[in-house]
Amino acid sequence: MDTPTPPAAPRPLRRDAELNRQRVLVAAKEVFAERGLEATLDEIAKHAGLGVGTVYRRFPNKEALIDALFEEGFAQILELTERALAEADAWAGLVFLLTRMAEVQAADFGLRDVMLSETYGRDRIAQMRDRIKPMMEQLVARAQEQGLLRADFRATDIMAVQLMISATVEFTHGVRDGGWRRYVPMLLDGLIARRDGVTELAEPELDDDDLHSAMQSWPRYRRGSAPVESRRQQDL
Amino acid sequence: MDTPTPPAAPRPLRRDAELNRQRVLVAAKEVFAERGLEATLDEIAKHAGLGVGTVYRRFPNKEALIDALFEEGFAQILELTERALAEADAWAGLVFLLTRMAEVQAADFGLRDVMLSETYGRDRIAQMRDRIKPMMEQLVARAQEQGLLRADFRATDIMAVQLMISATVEFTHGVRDGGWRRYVPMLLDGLIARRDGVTELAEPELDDDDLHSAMQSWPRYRRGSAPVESRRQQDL
DNA sequence: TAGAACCGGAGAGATGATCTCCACTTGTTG
DNA sequence: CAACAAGTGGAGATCATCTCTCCGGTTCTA
Repeated sequence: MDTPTPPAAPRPLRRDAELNRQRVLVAAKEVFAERGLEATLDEIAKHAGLGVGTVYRRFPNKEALIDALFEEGFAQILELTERALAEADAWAGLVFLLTRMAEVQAADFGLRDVMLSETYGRDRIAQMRDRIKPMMEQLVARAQEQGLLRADFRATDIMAVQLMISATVEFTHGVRDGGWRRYVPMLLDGLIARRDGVTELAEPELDDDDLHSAMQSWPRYRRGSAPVESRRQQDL
Repeated sequence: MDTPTPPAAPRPLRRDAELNRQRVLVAAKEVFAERGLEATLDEIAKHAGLGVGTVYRRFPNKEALIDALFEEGFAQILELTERALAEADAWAGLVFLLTRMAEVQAADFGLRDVMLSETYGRDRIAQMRDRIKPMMEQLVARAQEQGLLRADFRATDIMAVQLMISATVEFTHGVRDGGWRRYVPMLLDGLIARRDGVTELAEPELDDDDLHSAMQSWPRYRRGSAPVESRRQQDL
């Protein structure tokens, strides 16, 4: 409106400022990775050894930070999909893809949230999703032609499968990392067209203690345990 | 401490009060069922056509209300488990149990939360859990002896399977109710020891629009869309 | 019809998140 | 080596939600 910005010269940041911007990005990546997108910008700032103000000076809001951060992650997923598609055996490609995706989910809860949510990234990330979709469809189609993937499977089911995987990742998280490796093969054994035996499970079972801890930390409904607990002794 | 309550005569409620107590219970059941335990007592009160105060006069806090409510639900699950165990074909029993449990989850998000969380009900509900566990173990053992359940499956895996089911229930909820019916058979096809073909899926696939809505409403990370957006015009 | 029991719902108080503001510090540049 | 623009920290303004309390007013019941 007033100062007509010269198209491509937004003035570079001061050296320390640029350094801090990087620090924020790194910290954000780490914190989001282990806590998911629900992580606070305060947490990220603290982790970066900076004040929140600094974060907000570089990124107008949380969403912008997320956008800046996960373009790369999505590119990684795109590449995974391409590799899966390049496989001659499409079923092997699918197994590869779902396993690697599970690894991604387990390693980066932030990326998982971005991937599974669609509430994010109206922009570039949405485009990524659109590019990945037809590749998935092709992968499914080829795996079925080759007779290994069950014929009634559809590309849209992949999302549900990912969600199931996500559930096992979250369930075993912090209790037995990599515990999900027990469940991905089980799931895949349900997707194959036919089989004589069973795929060996890459991970031993959870024992009762594991199960107990896992259920304790299962997210749904926390809070409300003993919230107020004050002001009583006044009735008589 | 002061008035030593006579063991079994807590004085009956006034007629209208008792009626309202029932109303609360009914409303709570309905609201929790469709929104899960994260539902607010204000919501419940409103749904019951009462004030929050009334709810709190009958139930000291949210947890007490939940406790009062879900004993029955758990009894229902116990009964389901017994029926599954009574089945001669243990695999059929397991299929029955997991399917019915999925139905329960879909029909009552509150019960699902109580079931899957262990953060709840130090008391009676915990006991229920303890009674159900050995029955599950027995069911698994018998299904394996009969050769239909994969040999490397363990009773502790049931929780993970439930969680996967839960993920599909939530995913399809409000988009295509009963959509989970497509995924439970897939999962079970992964648990069976061997199979020649594939179990027919009870539910058609999600189309692209369904998928879109489902992803939109996928819970993880909501908020933060456009939170403040006020106070600006003051710089010049 | 007295008065105990009950009711509604505003609001106290806790929590927890996003984002702003400004006194102060630091880097850069002539 | 100033001078000053750029950058910084972090307390706190705001907002959004919950849970649970309080009390003036209403309703049952005996």
